[in-house]
Amino acid sequence: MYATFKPAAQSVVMPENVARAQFPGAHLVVTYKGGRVIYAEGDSVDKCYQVCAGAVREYGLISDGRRQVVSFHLAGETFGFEAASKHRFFAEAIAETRIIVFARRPIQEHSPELLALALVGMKRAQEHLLVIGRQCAVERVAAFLMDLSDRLGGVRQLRLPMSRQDIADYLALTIETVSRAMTELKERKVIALRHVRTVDIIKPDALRSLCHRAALRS
Amino acid sequence: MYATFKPAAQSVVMPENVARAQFPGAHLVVTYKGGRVIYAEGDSVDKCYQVCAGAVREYGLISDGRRQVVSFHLAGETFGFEAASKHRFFAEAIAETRIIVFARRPIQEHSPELLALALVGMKRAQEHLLVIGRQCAVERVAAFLMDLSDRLGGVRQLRLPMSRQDIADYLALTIETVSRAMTELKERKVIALRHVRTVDIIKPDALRSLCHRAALRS
DNA sequence: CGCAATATTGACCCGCGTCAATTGTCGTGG
DNA sequence: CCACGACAATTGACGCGGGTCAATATTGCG
Repeated sequence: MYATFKPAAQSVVMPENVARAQFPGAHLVVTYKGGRVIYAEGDSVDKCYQVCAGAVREYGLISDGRRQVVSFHLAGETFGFEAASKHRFFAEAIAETRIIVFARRPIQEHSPELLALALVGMKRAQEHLLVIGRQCAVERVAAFLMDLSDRLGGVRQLRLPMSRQDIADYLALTIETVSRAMTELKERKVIALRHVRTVDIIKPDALRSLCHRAALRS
Repeated sequence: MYATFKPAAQSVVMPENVARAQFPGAHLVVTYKGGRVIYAEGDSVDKCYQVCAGAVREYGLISDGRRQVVSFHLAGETFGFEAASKHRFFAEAIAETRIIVFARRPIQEHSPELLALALVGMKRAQEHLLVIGRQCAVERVAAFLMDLSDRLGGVRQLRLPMSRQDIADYLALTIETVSRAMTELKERKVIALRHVRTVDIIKPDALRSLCHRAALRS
């Protein structure tokens, strides 16, 4: 069933762990416990963030409480810049997560890198549209697992930081359907579930072919 | 039904109409007939584009031919920049369309504006995800009409440049469902169809409330 | 006017959402 | 170590929204 969603209270979190990092501009390293809000819809956009360890979900809500996760951010990935001055989405740590926080103003000046990041963000969102828009449940889950594997450097064993609910809200499905799709992939021996949140990709080719992405012309 | 899709041949078009424009860097004004390909998947990314008049659809294909429109670009809007060096999507003129073409290299240098445009593109894609992911057919069509109206400056009479098929592929529906949704909005007297492609918004409030977007906190 | 392309409408059916029950996982305390 | 409770995930039964297929209507163009 659709889960009606309430973001956990409070969007300002006390740094539990502060350190310096290697990029220019003022920045901090902050550790968020799982479920903590990094920023909320309506917060002003004045920082950007890079994940050191852990994972982040970024999502929007519609008025009846349905949630749509628009992206997951894994270790090494950057997020938090938006066109408007107020955030349109929520960002939360999925599990305990260490994050570098940059002040946005000093970053803004030398923007070629920031531009590249924005373009990557847009590409991800558009690819996601193809998946959500035109693929069935099993294909969506397959695409999700492939994407995660690719972003982690092509590993065959995935440890999922997020719950089935998070995956469902990302793929615009329900937990039940995600679960059934997982079971089907398992029965087809495309994947194996070593543990509920630990997936072994047994047949990467079969998984990839389920993703239906058009072959790029040379 | 799902339409299986073949992009019209040829991705290089002879300029039918060339002129100078007001931005820095080498650029041309080109007129594309309806259906002409501006760039195709796999083409190298070396220009960016601004619509003078007309409209453009940008879309992806999956291997079985299903199409997903990821965005429409209207007069005044800019498109064509991507993270990779090869285009991931196709862009086509919907009807006869006049476009300013910028060489990308000279643009690249002073990128703050380009960054802003990329951020707008990302925001659009993410908002679109919310619609596709979590709203039913009538709501999607309502959101589509509202969005178009807003981008045209809040007009109440819309002339749709795109076909039902384009709308369907944008909203991840079928033409039949788009048609039924239009009929329902018409029967509820939320809109009126002056002509198949000319929509009058009779009850803007009703239309907006169908879009279910969470109210932004102040 | 006639033909082709586009849009609408209707009947049917299937994938996925809904609701409900069951199983599995993990943390805490005896 | 097991008992217990809370939560997460799985599985089953069923219904509905929207896809499929087909017929009809409308629009645009020569």
